[in-house]
Parts: sequence; structure tokens; C-alpha cells
Amino acid sequence: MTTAIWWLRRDLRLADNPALAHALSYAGRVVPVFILDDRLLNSPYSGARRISFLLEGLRRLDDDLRARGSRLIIRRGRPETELARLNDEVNASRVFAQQDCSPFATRRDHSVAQYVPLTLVEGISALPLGAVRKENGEPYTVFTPYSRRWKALWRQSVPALLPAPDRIDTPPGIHSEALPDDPLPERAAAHFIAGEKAAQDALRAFVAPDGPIFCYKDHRDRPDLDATSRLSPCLRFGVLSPRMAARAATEAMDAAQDEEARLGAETWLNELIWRDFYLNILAAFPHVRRESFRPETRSIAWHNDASEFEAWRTGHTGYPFIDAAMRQLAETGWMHNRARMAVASFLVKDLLIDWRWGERWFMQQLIDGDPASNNGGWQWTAGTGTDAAPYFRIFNPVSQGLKFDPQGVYVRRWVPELRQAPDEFIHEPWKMPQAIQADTGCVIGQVYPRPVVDHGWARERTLHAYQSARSE
DNA sequence: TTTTGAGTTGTTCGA
DNA sequence: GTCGAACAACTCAAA
Repeated sequence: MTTAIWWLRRDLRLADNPALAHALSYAGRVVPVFILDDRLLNSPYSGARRISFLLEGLRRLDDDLRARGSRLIIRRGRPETELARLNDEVNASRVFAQQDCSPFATRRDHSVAQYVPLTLVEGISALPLGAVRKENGEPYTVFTPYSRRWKALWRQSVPALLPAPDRIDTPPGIHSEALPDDPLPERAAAHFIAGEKAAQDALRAFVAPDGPIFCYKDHRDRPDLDATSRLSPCLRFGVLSPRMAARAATEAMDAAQDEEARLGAETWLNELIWRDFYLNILAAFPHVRRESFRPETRSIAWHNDASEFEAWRTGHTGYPFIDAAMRQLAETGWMHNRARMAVASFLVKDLLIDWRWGERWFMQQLIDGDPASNNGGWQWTAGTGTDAAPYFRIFNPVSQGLKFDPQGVYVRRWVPELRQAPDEFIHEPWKMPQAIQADTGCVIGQVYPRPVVDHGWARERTLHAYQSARSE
């Protein structure tokens, strides 16, 4: 009987898993293996939150495999070495894996293919990488036409979902290493689901009749509400199939009771399409990982002040909305999307710090940190990327707070020093009269910092810095 | 090949 | 307080 290896990377699921399906149709016996690669675990772009989520996801997947007569084999080392060794041990004739598109993954897989017969299978995106192209065959670099084409292709033939197999035959007696200790045993992922069944339940609840998806258009911008799906870590590691998510979104669009509800579902679908878009951008333009997509923005004279970066990183900029967001990130490994834009704009356009500093910090902290989406988002905000925000679009850290956290609920939740501050000063506490500062126990400059920079001044500085870079 | 319309998420200023 | 224009042209996608 033929044996195949199913090499898992970021597709920790049994349902709608094309790589697994290929392995099962190719061979009677399948060996699921995950290889802990120290280059990834110790990378400066890695972080404890994400590793913790990954380890939990591996444990849950092992449970699910055992319920189907199989189990997850863990190996540690270089994938080339480990796969070649496992290949010999189980006498496998082919390795199946889900295609990945980061520069590291591409190099790794190319190298692995020199040692074992490797078949890469789509599944990382809702529509296969490279499937959505311009008429001339080139990749899109602007989102809106990309999304139009994406939707047209999707509606042309909505992909069928592959059912989870009832049984997976895995030969006995294969050595598996123990998983390393969880770097955050108290569960960084307490707020996040790492199991496949729970992720699917969460998706179902999100798109259920009267579910949050139908209010998503209006509520998604409010970090003080709990109105997003929070499925990003599951999509990051493939605990949830992006196709399944996109199908749920389009079905919700079709089931919507009114136009507003339909737009809610479509807005969420658009977020999934953004995810596909940035995966394709990274695949087609791998240099974005290292430098700005737009050459004319590569010569911006960054200010790069280390102590200002530190204030941003730790949530002590003196702008409450920014600080709340940065503390939410540090404490939970996740940040609301609206807040991600605001803090990114603040780092790049108020502090004039190289977007790559922020990108790396996000990768170290985010439980859902994905090289493609994170890079795309940072370059969008910085105005250096594909389809980027115009350089003069600079978020005002105060008005973002007033607009999207009107009562200061989000600020008070994450910045306890300001809990007693009156509503009218919650986003501009430095304007509080001395008497109120004393009464409420938030003396500015002592309990809570003064703004690290004046926004109006910083805005002008950035406009000039970007203009100079352009005219070079 | 040329032309045309359009482009996630904002802010500021002045009427 | 509200509204429209300016911000800066430029590139992309498609007809």
C-alpha cells in the first residue's frame, strides 16, 4: 500500500484541506507531520503569543486526528533533513503540503523539493494564488479592480468545500517528539480559539441570522464594541479554511434581509479578499518584505528616535487612543483593526519612524501576525505600498479616538490611569485643568505622560519629509 | 495604442 | 456648526 506524507505548516485543519485531500487520494496511508523549525521559532519576526497559539492548535489537531484513527507526528529540525528521514522511515513516495508564499517559505519549499518528491497544493487563500489576474495575465496591484475580478470569478463557480475525512490510516510505531513547553502557559490564546470545531462554530455564530456580520459595516470600526469575528488567528494558521469563511460570507450576503445587512456581509467578505490580495502581492513582489514597494518612497529621511519608539511600543505616547491600542496588543496579542491603522499612522507619520520597525513589533506581538497582511497593512498606512494611502492622509490620534471610541470605553479599559478622567477630556487629557487632574488622580506628566509630539507639528514635518523623498 | 475613469479606512481650512 | 475643497498628481485597469 502506498504511503504519503502530509506536511502541515499553516493548514491545521481537516475540513476543506486540499493538501490533505490530495494526499488521501494519492495514497492509502497518510502520515501527518508538523516540523518545528528553529529558524522560525527563533526568528525576530516570531513571538510567544503566536507560538502559544500554534502549540495549542497542534494539540487540538492531534486530538482530532486520533478521533479518526491517526495522530500528528511532531519532528524538530530542518524540514529537508526531517522529511528525508521520515520519508525513509515510512517508505513514503510523496510529500503533500499547502502552498505558502512568503520568501522564506518559498525558499524552504524549493530546498525541500531537492530532497523529497514534494507536491504543493493550493488552500492558503480563498481563491488559489495567481488565479485572479488582469486580462494581460499580470497580477493586480490595486485592490478595487482585484476585488471585482475576485468576486466575478467566485460567483462564476463557488468552490465546493472538501469534507473532513472520516478516517485517516497512519502506520503505527512512528516516533513523534514532544511539543515544547508553551511559552505562555496561562493562555495567551484565552480569548482565541485554536480548535477546528470551535472555529467553525464561531464562524457559524458570526454569520447566523441576526449575527454580528450583518452589522459589520457600521460596528467594525468601533474598538469599544466586540463586533468583529476574531477569527484572524484561525485563518493565520489555517485552523479555519479561508474558502469556508468566504462561502459563509457570500451565503450571508444572499440571506441578508436588507441592503444594510447585505453590505455588512460584503464588507466582511472584502476583508477576506484583502487577505487574498496581500498574499498574492507578497507572492508576486517578494521584495516588499524588505523594502517599500514604491521606489520613490525608499528615500524618506526617517527620524527613528529610539525613545519615541519605546513610548509607542509600551503605550506611553500621551495619546490615549494610541496607548490603549498598544497596551491591548501587549496584553492580549491582538489589536482591533481600526486601532491598528491609527497606531501605524502614529508611528510612521507622527513619530516619523520607519514602517519596518512597526511591522516587526507587530509580528512579534500579534497572535494573528501574517507576513503578507501585516506587511501590506503597514505599507498601506505608510503610503509606500501597492494601492497605498496618499501620503498626506495622516490620521489625527485625537479625532480617531473621538470618532471611534466616543465614550472612551476602549481607552478606560486599557489605560487605567485615565479611568476617572471626565468624558470631555478622555482623548485629550493634557487639556484637563489642574484641579480636575488632582481630583481624578491623573496628573499629566506624572501619572500619565504628556503627548510625545504635537500632532500638528508632526504632521507638517511628515508632509515635508515625504515631499522631499518624492522630489529627489 | 490611446484614452478615460477611478482609486478602503482622513484631516484641515476657510467660507 | 456644516460643507466643500484642497491635499498632488499619479498610476492603474480596462475599454
